[in-house]
Amino acid sequence: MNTTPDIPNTFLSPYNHEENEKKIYTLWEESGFFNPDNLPGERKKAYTIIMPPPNANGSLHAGHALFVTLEDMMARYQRMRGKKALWVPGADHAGFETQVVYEKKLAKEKRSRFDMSREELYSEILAFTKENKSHMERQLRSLGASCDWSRMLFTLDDRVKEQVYATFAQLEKDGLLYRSLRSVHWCPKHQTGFSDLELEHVERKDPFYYLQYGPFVIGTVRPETKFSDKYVVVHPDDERYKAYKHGQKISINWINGTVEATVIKDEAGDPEKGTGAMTITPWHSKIDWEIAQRHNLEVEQIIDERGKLLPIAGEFAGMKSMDARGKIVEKMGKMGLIVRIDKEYTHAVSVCYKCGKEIEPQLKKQWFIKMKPLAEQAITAINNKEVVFVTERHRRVALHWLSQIQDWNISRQIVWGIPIPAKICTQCDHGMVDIENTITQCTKCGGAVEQDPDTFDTWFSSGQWPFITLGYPDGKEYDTFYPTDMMETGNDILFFWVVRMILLGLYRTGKAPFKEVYLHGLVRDSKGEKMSKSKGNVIDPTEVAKEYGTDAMRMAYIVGNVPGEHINFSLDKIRGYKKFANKVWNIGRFILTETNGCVYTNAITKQDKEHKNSFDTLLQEITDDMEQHRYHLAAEKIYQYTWHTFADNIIEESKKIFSDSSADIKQSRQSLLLYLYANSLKALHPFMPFITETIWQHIPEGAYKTQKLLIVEKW
RNA sequence: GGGCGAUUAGCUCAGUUGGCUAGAGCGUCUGGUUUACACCCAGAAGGUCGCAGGUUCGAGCCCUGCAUCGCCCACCA
Repeated sequence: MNTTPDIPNTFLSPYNHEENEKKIYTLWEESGFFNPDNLPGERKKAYTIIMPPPNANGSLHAGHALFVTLEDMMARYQRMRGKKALWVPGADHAGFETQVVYEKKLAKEKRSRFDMSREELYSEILAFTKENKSHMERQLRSLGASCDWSRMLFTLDDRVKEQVYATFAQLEKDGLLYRSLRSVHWCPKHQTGFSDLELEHVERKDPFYYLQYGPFVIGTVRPETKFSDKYVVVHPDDERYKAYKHGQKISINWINGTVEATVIKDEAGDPEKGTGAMTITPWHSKIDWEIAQRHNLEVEQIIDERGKLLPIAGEFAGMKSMDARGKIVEKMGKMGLIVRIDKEYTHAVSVCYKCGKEIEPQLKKQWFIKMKPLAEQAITAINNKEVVFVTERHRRVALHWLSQIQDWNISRQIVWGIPIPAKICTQCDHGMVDIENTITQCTKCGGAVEQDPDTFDTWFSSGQWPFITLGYPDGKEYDTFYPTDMMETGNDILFFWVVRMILLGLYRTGKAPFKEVYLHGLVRDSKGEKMSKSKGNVIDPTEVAKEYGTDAMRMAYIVGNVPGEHINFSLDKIRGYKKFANKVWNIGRFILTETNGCVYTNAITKQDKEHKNSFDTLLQEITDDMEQHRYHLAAEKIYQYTWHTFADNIIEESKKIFSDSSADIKQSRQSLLLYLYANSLKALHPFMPFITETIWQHIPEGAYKTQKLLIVEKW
């Protein structure tokens, strides 16, 4: 082989990704180019992506690697296009999520959060989170993330809290915040309330009981909640119950003795369902609570926060509601209160999205945000294309959700999070927003106050992430980079996060926080199945990258990844792109050998001109694909070209030329090869940054190389 | 109860505004150590593009209906 001083011994086949990736990342980091302030040349337009801050409670998984790949690709492309490209990294304390992870850890150590003080628990989780955070940052680096570490932000940093508190205060000022007794979704295992989104609905078959309630027959799946039912609701127009007047009282023989029942006529009574009559349990049902409020009815708690029956249940007190059901039914049967039982009644049950246990609605005083006015702004912004969804269907889904939005419960009964800056009266339970921590007595009754023990729903703070990371309300930073250009994240958090950012961003800054939304799907295993620990099909991206190279893994994430659709994580696919990486490498070995010391020329042969033209046409097509977010096509095209046109045809053809042809034809071909190779490397760079940059370091500066680092070459 | 997505080679998936002789990776078969690369090269087999209608000069792509799988939303009488 015709080795030259330009091709050191390290430039040997096969390509060694492990050796080069670390070196190259250090090179980039030291260049300072991840920070847009340091980028060379005149750059007028900014291009900003805010990274969805990964939860600092474990290792990065395949889904993280996917978003890192996509966002890094976007940032690199725009950087090469001459933009002031900024990609802001972050880490999320991930309130409830992290606390659950930590509780599992505690359980393994045979400890429980309920045996610890709040302070103890908080500081232990903080230490745990910090450790994970730095691990996570190392992982991001190994994936090639060209994010600006100097702007790294953690969701519990002071700057974040400050703005979250400001939003909270503003909401109160604008009359969009209230604290009141409302039905909340309560998880008896995790001991906290949830918003509507943290529920899952599962279909279940349960017996459906028809119970004799005085002269009425009522239907229920949950007889164990019925102890204190003393209101029977029918529709005002229901002919069957014409004889009964609204407010009429009837004495009824019930589970634990006689109760005085009151007839309530309300539109909520559905004549079509069951017998058209129902009793209500407002403390444990949202719809019942709404009825109770309309008629100002008394309410009573039957089941406690742990899911156990209270003393009102008499002999059943202290039993778990589900355990008690059978026994209660038995007793009612003996009392002749059971009319009939339908064995197989299919209905939807709300369960905790984390543990799958049944949600027990409870009446609680919590902080709620009035969402309607915020939603209207968001709907307008989306309709005006102030925010554009790359995947049209997600726009429709988001609009639909916004159009029927419910008030948002932002209180969580957990320790790990941003404390709600409010005082609660120990006398009258009145809640007061207190950002400055100055309130010492109740503004309503003058009673003593204490700190609200709750923390914010983590999505309340992360919903404000884009403007907080960019330093709102003041500064050049905010003016330059906000609104951001692209929000790239998983389609599973469309409502949780994306829509909330639009809502809160508009509310605080008057501007939608991003111009475009690109949602990726779930990463599945090679057979298209969801990854889960229990199935044992979880793949660790860090290990994969170590074995096959980060570049190969990134290609596998991009090619065939249609926006919004799920993607399969298949080792076969990654293996294929590892081969490709090696191909790119060997093309470099050939070309650099054959062109060593050559003189660049513009006087190229007709044949070479044709090669150049068709490549330029392809490059334009690829650029269009990039602009239109068809990254999967762009990557595949440059892959196909590089291997099957450039390597298989043009290089093979060149071998003949180099052995048979005259000097000027050779020279023309040498120039062509360098041109095609340099530009292919550029086009490949956003997808395969490490290997392209490694090779770039071997390419002599000249006609087609203007920058030392490929990362800042012009696309 | 409402909405959405998927259905294309043995497997996993691409296919942009309708122009296709329907592609990729892996797998299978045949031949080949040729100036980078065996992590390679040359070639081959393999498809009624879920089903049934329709629009069109032309449909994998548009329209209607159906089927199967999956997802999301919805106040559990």
